[in-house]
Amino acid sequence: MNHSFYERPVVAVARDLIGCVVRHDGCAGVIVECEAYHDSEPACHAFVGLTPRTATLFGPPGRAYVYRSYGIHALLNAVSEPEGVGAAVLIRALEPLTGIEPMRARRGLERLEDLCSGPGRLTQALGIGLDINGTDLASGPIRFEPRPPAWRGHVVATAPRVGITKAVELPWRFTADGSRFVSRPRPRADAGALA
DNA sequence: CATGGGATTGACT
DNA sequence: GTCAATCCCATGC
Repeated sequence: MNHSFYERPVVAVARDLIGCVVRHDGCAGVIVECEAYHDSEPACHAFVGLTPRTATLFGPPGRAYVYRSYGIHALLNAVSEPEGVGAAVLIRALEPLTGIEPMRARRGLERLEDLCSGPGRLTQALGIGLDINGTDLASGPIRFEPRPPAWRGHVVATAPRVGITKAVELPWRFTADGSRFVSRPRPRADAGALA
């Protein structure tokens, strides 16, 4: 996917990222859950404007935005919208595809459903750290790749975002309907599902 | 310079 | 269900 894929409204990018593949350090998984964030709403880091922390968000689309959450976890985002707009898609869960054993080793867990079902979990499983903040998603250490054939036409469900205290009403969380690799809380099966 | 608040997780009651 | 861990950085004095 070239950078024009990301140079669009962030909600559209988020929906279209469901089913795409994230690859890093020999491991890969299919995106089954993500959320959109935009500088026009207060849940987005970029809401406060351009600062050292948010510089990546306001930069060119198609780059990785990685930040530390709660002092412990690294969370992965895909910068979207034209340069100058602060927007990104938070990757919240993957279905493990390849590199399962390295993922298990890094997570210290066996169950497939526990490896990447959460934004902090998937970065740990793939070995993604803060150092790759700002790198290109098409040519850098982390690669975002188009949907495999099996994921074309998959049903996407829509729901409110989780873990935030502001703008909670926006339905900007997207999940692969029916996937058991989606993080909790699991959206209701009929919550805004589209064909 | 001091303070406070997270786009979370895992352990424990 | 509750709760602590832990660190970046925005904000305010």
